[in-house]
Amino acid sequence: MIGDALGFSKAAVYRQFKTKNEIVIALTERQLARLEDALDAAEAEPSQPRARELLLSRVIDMAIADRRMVAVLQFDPVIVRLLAEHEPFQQFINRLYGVLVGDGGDDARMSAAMLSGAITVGVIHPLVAHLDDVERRSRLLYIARRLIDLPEGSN
Amino acid sequence: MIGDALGFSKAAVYRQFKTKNEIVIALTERQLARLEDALDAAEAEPSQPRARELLLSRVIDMAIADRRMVAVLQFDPVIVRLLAEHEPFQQFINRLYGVLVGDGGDDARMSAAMLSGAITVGVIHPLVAHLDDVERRSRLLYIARRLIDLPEGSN
Amino acid sequence: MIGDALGFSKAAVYRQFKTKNEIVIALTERQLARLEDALDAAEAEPSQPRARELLLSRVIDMAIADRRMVAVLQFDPVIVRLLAEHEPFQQFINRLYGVLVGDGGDDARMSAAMLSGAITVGVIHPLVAHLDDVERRSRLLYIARRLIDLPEGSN
Amino acid sequence: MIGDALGFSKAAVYRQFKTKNEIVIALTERQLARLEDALDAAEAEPSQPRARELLLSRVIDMAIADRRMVAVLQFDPVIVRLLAEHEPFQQFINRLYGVLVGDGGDDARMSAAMLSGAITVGVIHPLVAHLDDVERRSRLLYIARRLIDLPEGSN
DNA sequence: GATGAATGAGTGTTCATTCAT
DNA sequence: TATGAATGAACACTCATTCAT
Repeated sequence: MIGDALGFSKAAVYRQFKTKNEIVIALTERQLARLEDALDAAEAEPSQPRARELLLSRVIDMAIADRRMVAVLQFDPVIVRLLAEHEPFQQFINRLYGVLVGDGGDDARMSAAMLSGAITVGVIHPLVAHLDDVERRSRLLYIARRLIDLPEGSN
Repeated sequence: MIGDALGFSKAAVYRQFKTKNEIVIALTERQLARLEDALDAAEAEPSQPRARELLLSRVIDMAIADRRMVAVLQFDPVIVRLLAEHEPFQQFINRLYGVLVGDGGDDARMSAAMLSGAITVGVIHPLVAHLDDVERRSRLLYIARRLIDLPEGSN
Repeated sequence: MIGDALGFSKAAVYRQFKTKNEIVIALTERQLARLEDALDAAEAEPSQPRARELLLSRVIDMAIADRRMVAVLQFDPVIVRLLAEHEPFQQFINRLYGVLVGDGGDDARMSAAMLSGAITVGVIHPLVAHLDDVERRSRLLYIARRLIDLPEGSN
Repeated sequence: MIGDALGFSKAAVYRQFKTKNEIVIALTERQLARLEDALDAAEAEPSQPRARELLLSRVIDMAIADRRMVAVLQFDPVIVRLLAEHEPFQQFINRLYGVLVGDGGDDARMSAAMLSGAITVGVIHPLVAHLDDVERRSRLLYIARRLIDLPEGSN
């Protein structure tokens, strides 16, 4: 399918990647690399709220731009398991969540989990399929803030 | 898998249902039927906040009890498309979200979409895999309320 | 290929065997089972030369009857490795060689190895392709005896 | 693999040879060429036993030195068929066997076939994997002589 | 009504070969 | 001449579905 979609033959894809797993990891890295700048900037930003605002905004932009891919990478159970075993990917995710929800223990972890599900589904759900991307973005952002404004120390 | 789980052979299942699609629809209906009582009660309840509290609690209980099934039904792209085309299912979902987030237009719809993603992921995400179900439930509920407490009037 | 050869579809073969490895092992066991009677009889026979004569004769009959299969099972490097890891198969082979060449150390082992190669190749080699099976059998037997008559203690 | 081993790319090999078959034939010719001196010398040697001894020794040395390649060339069914159809190769093989087992008809031919199988398998068989090459050589030689010492006159 | 056996069409992967540069 | 990229056809295996009994 990937080959067909890109206009290459199956075997051509397998010249670049030894394994389907490698393909998945490469696609994920490519995707995450698009957040790298924003994450660096956010970690350098002294004001935590502004750091979050900045990063959240970029995460949502990416989810909107690449909705299908983000959804598959986040929800396909086989892929999820694969990525969970891929060290560098996990580290990046941890940095990401560190900025977005802080290190505040189980409540923060739960917020992070729910935030990730909320954003991805908020982009692909049939209920919001009629929105254009500008509307989608502003509403997503508005609601996502409610999930992360006060996670740590709140329990 | 379905056949094995029920103690029937694959072929026996295919006598009852013509198609895998029909099986998925039947399973989904079965799942939603478990919320029917709670939804009826919530719609009869005059106090909106109590109606929401009641229904949200039941939705979360179901997500925790049947996490695998709920996740598959909500995230598998083939199934999602299939269910989106199935009228009676859509009607039920609309009633459900009507109670949970109100009919307040696109913001409400976005809240509903994000809530559904947040709950499902809040149950299966590796980040919260270490929690027991009681903790999981209380944290999920706590954060989910932030998503639905004030959606109406905001648009 | 196996499916086509038997007139079944690929998937039909995979209903009976989980893996290509299982197919190979099943075929090998089937083949070796055809020697079981002769091996039992040979081990019960008090006269060693007659035991050998009996067993050698049966081994050669099998090699002639199923030449293609025997050659593949003995020479395909992937299959050879697989079978070498399959305990029950190794035990049977050891019993077989025990009767045919005795337990006389490295010379016996070398005789066994060379005997197995000599018989299989003696059945499939282009040089002897023109012989009918009766001739092939008598000549094979005649020469094979030279390889096993006096292996132990000979070095 | 062949390309890598020689330090060329696959495509470079395919400029020299039109086909994998051509590559196989070239490799085989190269291998056989290494026996040419010994074969010439053996054919010039007046004493038949000394001629055989000399040639057998060289054949065994080659089998030990290039065991993997010799085994593949001799046992891969596709290659075997290919080489059997290649005239010049057959002629060389006939000269070789002429010295080793004589021209004594079908018995000699069978001896030749079995000898070739016995030597090749005697070099690669797991049963003798623990021997070092010196031991392997002496035992192989010892047993191989039994196969060719008295083939002529026996038919 | 239930089951084991069968299958076409897919997916993941390799192999022998070709082609553009 | 040499190479990286490409490919059709095969192999190993799975999935959704059908059929004979």
